[in-house]
This record gives sequence, C-alpha cells and structure tokens, in this order.
Amino acid sequence: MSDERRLDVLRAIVADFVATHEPVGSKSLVERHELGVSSATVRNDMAVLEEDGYIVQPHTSAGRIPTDKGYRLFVDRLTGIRPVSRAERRAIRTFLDSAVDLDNVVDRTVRLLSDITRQVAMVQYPSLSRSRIRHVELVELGNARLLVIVIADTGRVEQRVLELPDGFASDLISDLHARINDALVDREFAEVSGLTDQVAAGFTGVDDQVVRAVLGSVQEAATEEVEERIVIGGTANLARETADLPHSVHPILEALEEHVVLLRLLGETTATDEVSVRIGHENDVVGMNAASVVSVGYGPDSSALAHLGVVGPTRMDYAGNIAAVRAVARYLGRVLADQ
Amino acid sequence: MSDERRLDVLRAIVADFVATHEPVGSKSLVERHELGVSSATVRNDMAVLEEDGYIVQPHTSAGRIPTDKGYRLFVDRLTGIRPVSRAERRAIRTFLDSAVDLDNVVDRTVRLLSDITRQVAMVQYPSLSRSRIRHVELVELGNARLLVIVIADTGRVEQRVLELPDGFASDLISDLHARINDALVDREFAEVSGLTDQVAAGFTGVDDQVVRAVLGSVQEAATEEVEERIVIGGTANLARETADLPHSVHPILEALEEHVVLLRLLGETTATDEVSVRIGHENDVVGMNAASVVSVGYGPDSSALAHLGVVGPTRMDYAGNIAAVRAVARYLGRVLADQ
DNA sequence: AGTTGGCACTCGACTTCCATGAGTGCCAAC
DNA sequence: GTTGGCACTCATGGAAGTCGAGTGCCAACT
Repeated sequence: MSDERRLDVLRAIVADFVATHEPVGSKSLVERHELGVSSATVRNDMAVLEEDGYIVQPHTSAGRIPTDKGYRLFVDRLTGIRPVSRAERRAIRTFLDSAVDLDNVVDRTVRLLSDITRQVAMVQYPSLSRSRIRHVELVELGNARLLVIVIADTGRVEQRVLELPDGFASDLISDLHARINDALVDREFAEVSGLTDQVAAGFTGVDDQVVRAVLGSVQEAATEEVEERIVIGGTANLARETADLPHSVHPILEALEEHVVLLRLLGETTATDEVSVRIGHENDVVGMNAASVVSVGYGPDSSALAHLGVVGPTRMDYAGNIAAVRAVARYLGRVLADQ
Repeated sequence: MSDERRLDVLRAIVADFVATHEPVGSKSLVERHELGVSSATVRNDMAVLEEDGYIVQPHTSAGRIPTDKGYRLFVDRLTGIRPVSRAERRAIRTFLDSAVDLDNVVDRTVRLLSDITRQVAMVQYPSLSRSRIRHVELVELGNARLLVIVIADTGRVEQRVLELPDGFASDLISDLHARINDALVDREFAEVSGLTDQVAAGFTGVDDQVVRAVLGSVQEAATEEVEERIVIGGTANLARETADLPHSVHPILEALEEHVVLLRLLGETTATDEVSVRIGHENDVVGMNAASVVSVGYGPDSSALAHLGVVGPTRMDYAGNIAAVRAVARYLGRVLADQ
C-alpha cells in the first residue's frame, strides 16, 4: 500500500468535493480519475485516510469529505501552483495601473482579487508604522483652527483639525512647519515620537502651548491607534458559494465586519513573503471555523508593508487562490513602489 | 365599511408580518389587536384590501402578506414616527463625537446606523461638487514629482502625483501655489474649471508646460470622475434578517457591491430633506426588487451634501428605520458643520 | 503483501399517503 | 354593515416504504 497513492486519493477527493460540494464515494472517484486501481482498493485507502483523520463520512453509507487536517495535508503537498493566466495577468496590470490615488488602488485591488478568486477579498492599507513620512503640511483654516496633514510615502494621508489658542503667530506656524519637515521627512513613522520631542526642544521660550499642541497633533496623526485600516469586498461571492449551507454565511459575514479581528487574522501571516493558508479551525476566530484564509504580505521590494488575502469556505480552490493572491500582491507592491 | 378601519387592518397586518415573518390570518389578527370587530368582518376587509392589491395570499388557505403597494400605503399613512430613544440619541452623540477625521466619521456612521437599525447601512461621502475648497497644497517630492492635494471644507482630501518636466523652478511652484489658493479657496468645486483657467491666464510667458500640468492636476483632483464614494456596512444583518429565504440574500449583496448602482439609488432621494422610502419594485435596480431603501440627504445647515440610508427586506420596521436614518443624518450634519 | 470482485448491510433521500388545522369565502341572520 | 356558521382548500408534518449509493469485510487472486 503506497503512501503516495493514498495522497493521490486524498487529492482526488479534495478535487471532486471542491467541484461538486457533495461527499465523494469510491466508485465515482475511480470513474472520474485515472487512479489505475479498483474501487475496492480505493475503499481500503479511504479507510486508512479516515482513521488518520484526513477525511470523514457525514453519515454512514455516505461518501467522504476532507477534514481540515485533510485540506492541510493537501495544501502542504500541493504540487505545482498553476501560474495565473496571461489574461489574468493583463487584467491585473491594466486594472491597477489606471488607479489615481491610494484609496483608488486599494478599492481596485479588492475588486480585482474578489473577481479573480470569486471569494471575499481583504486588503489592508499600507501600515503607517512601516512607512516613511513624505511630508507634513500645516494649513491655517481661520477661526484659530489648524489643519495638520501627514503624508506617507505610500500615498496614505492622515489629517487632524486642531483648535489653537487665540492670537497665535502665523510666523510661528510656518517656522514650525519648516522644522517639522526638516526633522521628519523620510524618517519612519515609528521614530516620530522621539523626533517631535527634538523639534519641541528646539523651541525654547516661544509660545510653548501652540508648539506642543501642533506637535502633539502630528504625533497623534502619525501613530493613530486606528492606523490599521482594511477594506473587504466580494461578499456576494460568499452567499453564492455557500448557497447550500445558508446557516454558515451569517457568522462569517459577522466576523468580516469586525475589522480588528480580520487584521489579527491577516497579521498572523508568517513573516516570510510566502503565501499563508489557514484552514477552518486553524483560525481561532469565532465564526470563521468553517472558513479558510489565504493571505500574504505585500509591499515594494518584498518588504511586507501590510497584508491582503481572501476568505472562503474550506472547500475552496486552494491552488488557484494561492496563485491569485500571490500575483495580486506582487503587482500591488510594484504599483506602490512607483508612487 | 369604513376606509379608516381597513387602513387599521392593513397596519395590523404589516405589524404582525414584520414581527413574525409569517402570513397573518383574520383570527390571529383580532386576537392580537384591539380592532373591535369580529374576524368575519376583518375577512371582509381583507378581501377588499386584496382586491385593491394591498395584500396577497401566498397560497389559498394561508394568511395574507402585504404587497409592495401595501407597504407603500402603510408608509404614506404612517402616524407618528417614534422618536429615537434617549439612549440611542446619546449613543449617536458619543459615537460620532469621538471621530478623528472624515474617514473615521463615515466609518463610524455606517457602523452606528447598521447597529441601530439592524439593517445594511450605506453612507455616501460628502459630495465634492457641493463642497467648497478649503485649501490646495503643492508638495515637491523630489525626482521632479509634485504632489497635489485638494482639501474640501468637509474634510475630504483628494490627491494626485504629477510628473514634472526636469528643471522646473521651485519659485514658480510656490507662486503658483499662492495664486491657486487665492483664486480657489472658499469657492465651490463646481467653479474650479473656470477658475483654474483664470489662474492660467495670469501666467503669460513663463513655463507654460508646468503651469498647465499643475492646474490640470488640480482640476482633475477636484472633479474626479470617481468623486462619489460610498461605504456600506452591516451586511451580516442581511443574512440574519433573511435567514428564512436564503435565496434572496445573494442578489442583494451583489447589488450592494455595485457602488455606482447604490449611488444612483441614494441619489433618487427627493430633493427635500425629508426621508425617502423606496419599497421593493419601486427600486428598479436588478436584485433589489425584494428590498426596501430608506434614505435621506445630510449636510450642515440642512443643505444636502450627500445621502445616507439603510437597505433591508421589504418587511422591515419602517417607522423605526425612518426615525433612525433621520436622527443619524441630522447629527452627522451637525458634526460636519463643526469640522 | 497488496489488489480485486463479490456480497450483505446501512441509512439518507425521496416518494406516497394521510390526518390535521389554520385560514378562507360565502351566506343567512342580525 | 356586522356577525356566526359552515363547507372547502391546501400547506404542513408525520408515518411508512422504496431506492440506491456507499460501505466494510472476506475470500480469492497475483
């Protein structure tokens, strides 16, 4: 009894189940695949696979379906990720290249990824903490209010409106503006806190209140607690895919609304730039136990600025989704490098 | 046979059906409501209501359910919108007041509206074309690239990156910057096109190429074709509400993904600042024929900057949703005025 | 040892049949 | 215009039965 053939049987079961959404029996398996053995032999293999926990029968006298563990083995032993097609590659390119700004890039990426994979897509905005500051702008609005704008090298923009004490000097603001940019431009967001302190130290004697208020605002915008933003799309795919088990769509949608949870999920992507796959119960998020997540980091020059991925039923096309996620992430990284 | 009582019967049918999701019969109606007449009388009224197209029976020997026309009459004759509760009012206030910027305000509004109504919520970003320009910023990025930022008085920010011909003069840029702001600040976005032409006319003889490129970019950012943005949330509510008719959730989700379609839907809100209700087939959008939309314009000082609303099954709590949508829109308008 | 054909067995899916009862329309009486 | 009465309809749900895909096991074969 060869281990390799048992793996082939598992592969065939996964393939059929993903295609038909129905438990697959030994007979139909040998009919649909060139396994070169009889159904009785396949049955023996199935018995072993079941004993080892890779497949189960929903009920006696039914075919087998893969368990999470079965999908896990299937994914770990994937042979040859099908590269995305030429047409898809071109679609990715033309779709992303015509984006006008970061919001637009992210929106388009989500749309693209969900269209290609026909799953729910998630794209995290480039993380501030791993970006550099491109520019800080201070705009006086009148009514003693000041608009603070912080722009990251990824094109991300954060802004705050600030109430100033009456009678502050415009000169002071423009001085502050110059010094802030001198100190902060091209530095990492993570350094902002220390750098603003240095800038503050340079202002001795002058209107301390204004200086501190402005610098505090810059710091707040740059280290915003809600800094991690995520966009999802393609939820209609979820309803389509799970039309036969309507009960499972609600908890997943609910989990998708909790962006904090999603970010944690995406963040669990391994540090390397390899695609990460989490299957069923491997997601310890409530409501996502029947779902799988395929995700990967993206960024210019292969440093992971943030993550993106897809969510779908465990019975998804892992090979296709892995390929699509990887391709979109690569191209997105390139687009961001160009900005 | 009084018309008024027939309306009462319709009201009772709508109330019961919304509560139970089951066809309602004459007997249970008189049991649950103080109609003061017998079930036979109610049956007579029902026969008339059915003849007039306000209610139907899903099958013979079943109770009645309201038709779109029935809901329409119900809504048109709504007596006394229940004001939102004190607690809800406070929730709205605390939730929106702690928002830090426009994105945050919109996100929170969607979350809030979907939580209160337990429906899918949609919020359109303040429309550029109805806003005024607060400030235009030009930032030299190095590599002969220029970042153009246009800020609206609603806090909305649009940006473009622009490639400049080599060897442009920094002086020119700052001159341009000053003149653009002089010309554009506090003007409406709709006027931008004409105003940039005027600015361009002021630069005779100097590097025309740069001037035209920058002004073109400003104009593009200010009249962006994708200017209308919309955010939706609470889709999990849709799955919960329609758990008994899983077939209907997919087309609605699909329609919700088409933001262009949603914008058209929201845009159909009547010009007045009254809440608009569109029921079932009144939405001529594919897939939304089983859904109702409750929407209203919002903005500071009761001018409609944009729209927001909720989407749900036709069997929704119209009175409650109308009240919630109105309350959220009013408060959102106030928040934007404060910015 | 591994593979195969044969065979009895299981049990969900599907059909049929029937009883139940909520709900209706109609009518005569009030 | 309202009401009680009554025959009728038909969806719902349970019981019983058939069907068949799929299984496990075993003896025989290579």
